[in-house]
Amino acid sequence: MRDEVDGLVEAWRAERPDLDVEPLQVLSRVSRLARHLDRARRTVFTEHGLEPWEFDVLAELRRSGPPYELSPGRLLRATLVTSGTMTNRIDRLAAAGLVRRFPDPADKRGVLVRLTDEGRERVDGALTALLDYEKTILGAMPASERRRLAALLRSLLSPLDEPDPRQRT
Amino acid sequence: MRDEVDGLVEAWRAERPDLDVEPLQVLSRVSRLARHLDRARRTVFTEHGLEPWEFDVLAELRRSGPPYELSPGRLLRATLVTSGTMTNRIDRLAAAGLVRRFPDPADKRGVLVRLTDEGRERVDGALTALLDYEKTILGAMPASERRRLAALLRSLLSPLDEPDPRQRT
DNA sequence: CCGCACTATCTCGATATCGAGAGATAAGCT
DNA sequence: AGCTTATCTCTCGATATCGAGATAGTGCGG
Repeated sequence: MRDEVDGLVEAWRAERPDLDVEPLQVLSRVSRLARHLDRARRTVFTEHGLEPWEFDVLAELRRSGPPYELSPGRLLRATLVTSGTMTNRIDRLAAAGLVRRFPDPADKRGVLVRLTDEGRERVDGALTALLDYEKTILGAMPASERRRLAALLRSLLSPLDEPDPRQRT
Repeated sequence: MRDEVDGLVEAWRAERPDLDVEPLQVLSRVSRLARHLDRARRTVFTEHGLEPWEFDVLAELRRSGPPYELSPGRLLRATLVTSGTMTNRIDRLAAAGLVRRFPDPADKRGVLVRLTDEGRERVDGALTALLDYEKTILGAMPASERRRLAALLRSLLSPLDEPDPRQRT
């Protein structure tokens, strides 16, 4: 079995024999796999009438539980976009009837973004489709290996998750 | 040990107990890890006066070996951007003196993009810095686990690498 | 209870990307 | 050879994002 990264590593070894390119074996695979996943997500969501960014926002609201309502600030921190981007996204989601804006009764500066019934149906459908697709990707991999892979990835991710919650205001 | 994805999976389980969200344990971690890596790459490359997209293009040329020369078509397929984007990138890299365009002697429609000495130095320096950073990410992980992780990732990636070389012209 | 630093959201100009299409050349077919 | 289809690169208009700044409201310390 062989993938793009094997070729990549070989090429670097030939051109830069002075360097230890071992880390690419893990981290380039992570990046490339993520790129493939992004493309596939786009395809899956398009079939459900959503863009990936729409799913990101709606899913955050959906996961928060009833009444499916969060501030723009929480949404932008959760999705790692800037405030200008989030304003624009909420505008478009509201125009599409998937969310509505309400003034925040507890803070007159703020608003709350609430999922509409239609928004909830759309994100639920898209999630189901996403999981179906992801199952096919993981397809042949036995449950024991999945757990081991998940654990190894967690050990890389958890140190990165902690520091610098990175306000993007 | 715990990461963002553990919280994500718990939240979905609470809201959608009807779904099997196991696949997220692996694939959401891949996506999130890739996002962290992107941010870190940006930081590392900025210190070497390169943008991530500049590194992507220059590295492809560097890896191809002397005379460090490829067509725009090969570059756009390697970096998964559209032709309009690649034209724009080559324009800016040429303006920065990191590449030069030459007519392709074998095909009068085409051009060849060649790395300049300065471009080569910059990409070599950036690669060294990138690998240093990646070593710190992988830091504590023993070599045996790295190999296992790489192998598990390869088994997910290799089926995706084959199909649909996806011309983006 | 007043001032001041902080926070929340929105506005707006700049920029990188996409994607459709044009112009030129190449390669295959009859 | 002549014709058609494919390929290569570039052009250009539309769009989503960023990031700095504006506006309004909050709440702490004096």
